[in-house]
Amino acid sequence: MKGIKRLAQHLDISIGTVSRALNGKPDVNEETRRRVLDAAALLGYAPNQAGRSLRRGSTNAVGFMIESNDETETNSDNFFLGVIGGLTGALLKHNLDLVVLPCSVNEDPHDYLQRIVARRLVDAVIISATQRRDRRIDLLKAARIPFIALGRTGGPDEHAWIDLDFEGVAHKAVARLAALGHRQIAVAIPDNEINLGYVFRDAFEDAMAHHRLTVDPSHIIRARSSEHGGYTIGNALLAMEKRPTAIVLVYEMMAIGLYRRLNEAGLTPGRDLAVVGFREGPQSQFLSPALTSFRMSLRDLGIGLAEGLLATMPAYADQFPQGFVHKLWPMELVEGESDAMVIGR
Amino acid sequence: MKGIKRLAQHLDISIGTVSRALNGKPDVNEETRRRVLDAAALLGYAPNQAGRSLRRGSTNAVGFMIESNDETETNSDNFFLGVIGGLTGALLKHNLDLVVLPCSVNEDPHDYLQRIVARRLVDAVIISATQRRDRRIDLLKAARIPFIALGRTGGPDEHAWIDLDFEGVAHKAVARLAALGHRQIAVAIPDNEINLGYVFRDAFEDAMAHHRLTVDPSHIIRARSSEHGGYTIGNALLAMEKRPTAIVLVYEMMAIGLYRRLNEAGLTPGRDLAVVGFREGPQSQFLSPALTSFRMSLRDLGIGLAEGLLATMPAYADQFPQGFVHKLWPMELVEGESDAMVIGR
DNA sequence: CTGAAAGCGCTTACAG
DNA sequence: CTGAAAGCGCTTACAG
Repeated sequence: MKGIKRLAQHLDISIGTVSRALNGKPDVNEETRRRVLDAAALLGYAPNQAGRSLRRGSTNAVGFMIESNDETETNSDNFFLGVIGGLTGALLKHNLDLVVLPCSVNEDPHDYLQRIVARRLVDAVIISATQRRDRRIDLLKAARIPFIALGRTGGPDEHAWIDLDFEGVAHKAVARLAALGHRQIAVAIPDNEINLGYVFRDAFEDAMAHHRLTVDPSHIIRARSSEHGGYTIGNALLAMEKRPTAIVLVYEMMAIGLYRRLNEAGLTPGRDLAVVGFREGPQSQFLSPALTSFRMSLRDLGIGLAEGLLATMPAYADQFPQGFVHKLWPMELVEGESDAMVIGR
Repeated sequence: MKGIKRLAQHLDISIGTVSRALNGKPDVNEETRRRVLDAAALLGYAPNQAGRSLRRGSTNAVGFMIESNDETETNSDNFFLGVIGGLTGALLKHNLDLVVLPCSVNEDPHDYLQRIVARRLVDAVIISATQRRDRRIDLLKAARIPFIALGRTGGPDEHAWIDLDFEGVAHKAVARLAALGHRQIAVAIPDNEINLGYVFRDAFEDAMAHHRLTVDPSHIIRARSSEHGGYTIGNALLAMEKRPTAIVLVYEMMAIGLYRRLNEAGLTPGRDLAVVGFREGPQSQFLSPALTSFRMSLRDLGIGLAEGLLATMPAYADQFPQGFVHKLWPMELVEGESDAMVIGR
């Protein structure tokens, strides 16, 4: 004998009453409820999730799909853990569990998600690393699974998403550099199909145009989103006949490799080349020179995602009536020393 | 109509036969099996996990519990993602899913795990961030849930665990520094209750004794496991009247903050103070000077954990007959420039 | 306020 | 080789 039957037998009442007491139904004698709750705590009872899910038709769990490929494995910083912290906290308030679903590098992300969805492992999903054209969106829509995307796609916006404000970052970075006298500004973007590279490039070109600056095509540098990618960017810059005086990085860790390469060439970031990083990390201020970058709260982003997701779940939509969230997450410039140089006229 | 019933109706056979065909039971006509498999693929059918779990009494899922506290959120870098990559791959071969279970900072890890276990959310568990005395071990033993710990505890070893070879790291680091002439060597350990701090300190003292070097108590420096912690270590070192000539860090990211603090004081790592980091990360070789550190494969560690866990699961024990794994994961020294100095006699 | 019963979607011994 | 039926642990309308 186990589970709710054992608890009921122990208390000598029916399993129905135990269940109602545990689930806070109103039609239970308060004395009975107290006895049930006490016994449950004593015996460490928690309802079997499979039994409950099967009966209720929902799992009480939200899935956060992450892809662990070589690039994220070797290079990703603390981004996901921070977001997860915010997510768990916000979902816990609504008695929802977060389970992180890591898609193996050996499996196609679309197939993986399809399996998860068909098996009804979770009630709702957060996807990340959105591609420009992301078939997972169609899959989730067809299956009518509530979801939110961390990252835009190139397609229509008939779903909830939150993305970092690449436009704002590009504009603030270019405005700052332009004010310091820079006219030849380069940008580093990732060399993969993740949508953010396209978004950031467009935003950068738009910002440059706004300041009546022209973008030299060779100044748009594709590299891996990693420290090593930063080093190769350094190589590319050093090999240029017409070297830019500033560069905006799409990934802050690139700064480490770029600093190294510049140092090897006897050049100093912030004196010989202005460097603006992307997201402020725990390292930004401890690098030499400290990296100018953009601040945001990962925890708040997690909370935002949770709320945006809840808004798409029928059971919670009345508490979060915002509909499909389309949000650019603001990022605030933090001055460092890495672009502390003025270009003479 | 949905699920297996719909599939059976579509094929005009019984759900029992559909189930047997899908699950590879031998007593099914091959023609029938093919039809079932084709239809399942066509309709995107995958068995409802709650129904299956309830009937089978197992979930086919393994949980990896991680704690997302302020420290790990801001500082634990790519460690977990790398391990997760190895885990998913190794478990996928046995048709087991990995779900990552992040314990909210608002919840007690023991209570969280108890809930997960009582609800039978997963068949087996990997725990990390082991405390010196970790009640989760008792909980899992009492519930008879197969598990493996990533990290030792201070208690008896009647369970499977894998831990990094702190002893090996301490010995190799001290041996190398001693050979370069260092006699005053400091060590940085974390300022929390995670067991690894105790283990590393003991290993360091043992290594020092082995080389007949004495450890100045003030040279055992407790700090946060972060870049910022490295900076405070720099402060502590600079304030000492009898400054050590070398330091061994328990967390490689501390090097960033320490480098910064030394630079501010006009000192150069590798010339004025030898620095040995812990785990080689993607940044180690791109720092200036490159950080001497220890190499290991996160992916292989994940695979090792998966195999150690499978050995504790009755259904897989015959394939992995190693019993309770107790393993120190080897780490190989990678020479950098951060300790490239020789102390005169 | 409580109990008895149905049924969620599966798998599997059993009968044929 | 296939079908009918039981039952995994819950929740919830329904009857009393």
